[in-house]
Amino acid sequence: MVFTGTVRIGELAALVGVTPRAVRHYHQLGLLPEPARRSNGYREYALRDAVVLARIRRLSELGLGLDEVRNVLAGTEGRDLVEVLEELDDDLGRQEAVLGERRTRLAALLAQARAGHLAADGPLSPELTALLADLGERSNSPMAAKDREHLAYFDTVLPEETRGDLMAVLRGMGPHAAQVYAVLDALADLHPDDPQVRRSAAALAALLPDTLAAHLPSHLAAHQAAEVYFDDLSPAQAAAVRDALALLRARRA
Amino acid sequence: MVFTGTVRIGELAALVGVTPRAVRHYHQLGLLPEPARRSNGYREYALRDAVVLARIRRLSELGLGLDEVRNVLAGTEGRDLVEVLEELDDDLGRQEAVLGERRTRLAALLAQARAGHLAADGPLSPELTALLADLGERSNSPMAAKDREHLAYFDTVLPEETRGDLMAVLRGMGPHAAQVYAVLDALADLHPDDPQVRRSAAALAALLPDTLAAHLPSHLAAHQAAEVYFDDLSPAQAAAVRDALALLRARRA
DNA sequence: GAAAACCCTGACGTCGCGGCAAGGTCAAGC
DNA sequence: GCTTGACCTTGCCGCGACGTCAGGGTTTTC
Repeated sequence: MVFTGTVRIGELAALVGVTPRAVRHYHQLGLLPEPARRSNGYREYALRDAVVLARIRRLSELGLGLDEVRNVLAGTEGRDLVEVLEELDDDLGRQEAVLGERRTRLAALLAQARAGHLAADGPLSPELTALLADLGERSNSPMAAKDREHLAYFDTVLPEETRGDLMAVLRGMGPHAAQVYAVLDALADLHPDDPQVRRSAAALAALLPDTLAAHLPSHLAAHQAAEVYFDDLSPAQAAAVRDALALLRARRA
Repeated sequence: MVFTGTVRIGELAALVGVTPRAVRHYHQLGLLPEPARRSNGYREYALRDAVVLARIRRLSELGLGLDEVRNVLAGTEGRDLVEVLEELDDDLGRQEAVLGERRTRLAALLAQARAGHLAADGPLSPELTALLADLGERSNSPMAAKDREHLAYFDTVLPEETRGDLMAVLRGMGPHAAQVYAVLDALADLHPDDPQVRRSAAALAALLPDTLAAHLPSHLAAHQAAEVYFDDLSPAQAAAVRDALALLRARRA
């Protein structure tokens, strides 16, 4: 019944539920002292080494870096440990917040995707997601598809308060979205000097809410978002939208 | 008012809120096509590239790996994307659970540490933490200190149901903990054949709950936890504890 | 006596970039 | 014209905690 108490690295590792590679790694970093060797070079552990190894694991699973673990084991502890732990707790709190937000976005995306839309634009803010569901989401207009990407772009680069204005404008456009996109689709391949451009601009100005010409453009300009938008349109489309905005401005004055 | 729409890498990156280094990285991985170059070798972007870059960011911030992002962008999408997202959601759920548990442990550790105890043993399960607070935590017996490490070890390697038994036994020992540790401390430097060992074993058997000899040892044996424990005691201590267990077994029969 | 299962050291791979070296380019101010 | 400073280029090392070979030797088991 006399238990010898000497094991090789694999068994020690198994006792604590880690890999032999990890144990050797801890040796390299000086976390765990190198044990005696057998004549064949094998490391020979006592069972009590498992207690130390388990301590290392507990600390590292907390999220401590291995060098911090070493410091704690070496005795640079006391107040020091408390500080480290508090810092760590803050860190974990931030990570948790990030994770939560990701999951929120993912849930919205999944709901959208499972409803049948492709929605490969990536995660959007909840408001925008809801709005898109109402808007031209179900249409298969090329321009509507592009605009979804534009909205996704705005959603990622604009600050929150500006997004609020954007949402308001989009809601104003809501009822006429199908017509707006029909007009824009028709312009896709036209030359910007085509007389149709002017007529389309007038049509757009009639369909779009005049809030579009109010605060929003200055907000977008601050982030060059409007330029990005126009750059992604065909020349005729860009010209028509520009002209429509000019008409809206005139209407407000 | 004709906007040229060509920017260099720094401005493009700033439009989306990433670093130029990241943009070059996306080029290397084929996420973002290499744009035309100017005569001096500078990359020359159109503003619409910002839309694509923003898509990359949105997807990667979701937690997709960059090669998965590439697949999504390349069109291996549709059902594929939904699958990837579902998998990702599971993954995030697991990560969140892990984080939550870490924070729980951290909170317990911090409470313990701020209360003045060193508690550098690492995170323990909430039950055990509470138990230790009652037990010999505040004593400065060397053996009690060792036993705290042993308990921490058991806490990390034993499955949950076995831990329940362990807790029950410890609660049984609770009122006599100080005496138990006094007896064991006295044995630390004795030879295992010292006659005091037998007397100490009898004393321990009187102090310890006989549930200690019931199911627990078989559970511990399954994980070699008992061997690890005895290996970490001095020979005389180990002998006394073994003898005490034998006495308890006899008492139950 | 041969296969399976273990051990050793050493070195490279992972992931998403950050940071540096060692240059070339360009606009502005002296 | 010359410098300064802010850009840009390619290329390569570094991080953190190991995983995963490669290329050996050893021990256990059938």
